[in-house]
Amino acid sequence: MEASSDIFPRFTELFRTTFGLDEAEYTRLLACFHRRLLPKKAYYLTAGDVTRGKAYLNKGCTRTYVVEESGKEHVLFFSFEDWWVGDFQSYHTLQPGTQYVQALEDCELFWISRDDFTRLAAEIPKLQAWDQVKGRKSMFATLNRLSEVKTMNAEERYLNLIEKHPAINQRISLQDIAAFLDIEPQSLSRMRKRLSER
Amino acid sequence: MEASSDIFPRFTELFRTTFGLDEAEYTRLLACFHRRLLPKKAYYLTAGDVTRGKAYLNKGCTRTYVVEESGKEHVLFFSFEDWWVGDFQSYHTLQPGTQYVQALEDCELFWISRDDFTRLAAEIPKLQAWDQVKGRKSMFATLNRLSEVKTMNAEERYLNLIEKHPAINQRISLQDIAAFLDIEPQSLSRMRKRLSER
DNA sequence: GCTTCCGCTTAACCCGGGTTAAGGGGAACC
DNA sequence: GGTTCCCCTTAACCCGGGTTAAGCGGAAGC
Repeated sequence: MEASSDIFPRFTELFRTTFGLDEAEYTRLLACFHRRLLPKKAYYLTAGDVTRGKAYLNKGCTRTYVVEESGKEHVLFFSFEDWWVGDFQSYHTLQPGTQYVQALEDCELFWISRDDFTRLAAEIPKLQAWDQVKGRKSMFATLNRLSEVKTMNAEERYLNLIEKHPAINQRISLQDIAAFLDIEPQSLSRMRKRLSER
Repeated sequence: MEASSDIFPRFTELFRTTFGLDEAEYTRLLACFHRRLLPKKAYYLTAGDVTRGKAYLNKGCTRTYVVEESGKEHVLFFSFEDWWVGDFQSYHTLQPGTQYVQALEDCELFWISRDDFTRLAAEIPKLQAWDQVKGRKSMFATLNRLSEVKTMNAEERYLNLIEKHPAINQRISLQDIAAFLDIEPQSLSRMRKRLSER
């Protein structure tokens, strides 16, 4: 990929400003990234895939979900602009993953292979440090999600979701939000009615 | 702490065999650990504490839980022999944590301060690598717990728990298991009766 | 323009877990 | 040895979400 900070300002800022890569390092990093378009409903990953790289979500949104034996889908989280998507466990173990990552809108990804990233991280210490910080942050987020799922009921989690993402009802369908809350679409519809009547 | 492999064989094996520290490295590491006894019901950590180190659980078991505003306790996980206990987020951010870690039996811990560990890890690359692997493993475990909580109901999670820890009913009280399953003690009692009648 | 499909809503009934309350048995304490 | 406390059990009633089913409206396809 070639440098063009106008098209992906957040991506540039992340590595240049926040993590302080110098111009040469950033150019080398950028050269290893590939632009990849993912049309709505297409899959970035499905269960059984081995994750071969990391992907930065520059535009669009995705849902990451698992499927239980009965066929029911459970959304672990949604991802939006400026997030990284992928199956963390599969990336590190090189084993087939259990997660599906599907585009909910037309998406633009910046993709880098595991091999290229590993090589670059070995050469650029700041990149290594960034990767570790990112890993920790997603650990915090996952632990907080676990607490949330354990301590809140469906209604509290719904109110929490729309508080954090006020525009989510405009971007994500009722059935996907229901799969995130682990309730049936009918129950979410009923809940919305109940809330609007207050 | 002084070397005495008879008293903590798993600890010794972990660092000597599994992570391949040589004798000198292991002795240096061991010298930074402190033996600490935690009687039943005592706290290793409470919410608001800043975690100042890592602790290896050599003997006993603990519960790690969070408390919601209403006062209800939710057990995130139990820890047994050969596990590490602590608040991951607080350890890395140096901010007050949200978790309680309480001994459910008389416990023996091997404790090392964050400063000592950081210094040793900088000097011993294998230790650094070990810490990263451990961080990833707990990430996998947390993600799997999140999937579990989202996809399984209370009965499935109970059956899953006793499958993984067949002796858990002998070590951990009904009310703590109920707090792990996020149901009331009465409901677990009722569930056990229902299961035994099949 | 008609049909088909899909996403959303509404409703009736069921069931699992919460809530409240009461009681029993064992360990600790006096 | 009796009281107290704690942990567990049981039961009755309530409520939220699941299940099943029906209907509606807009978008896509013919």
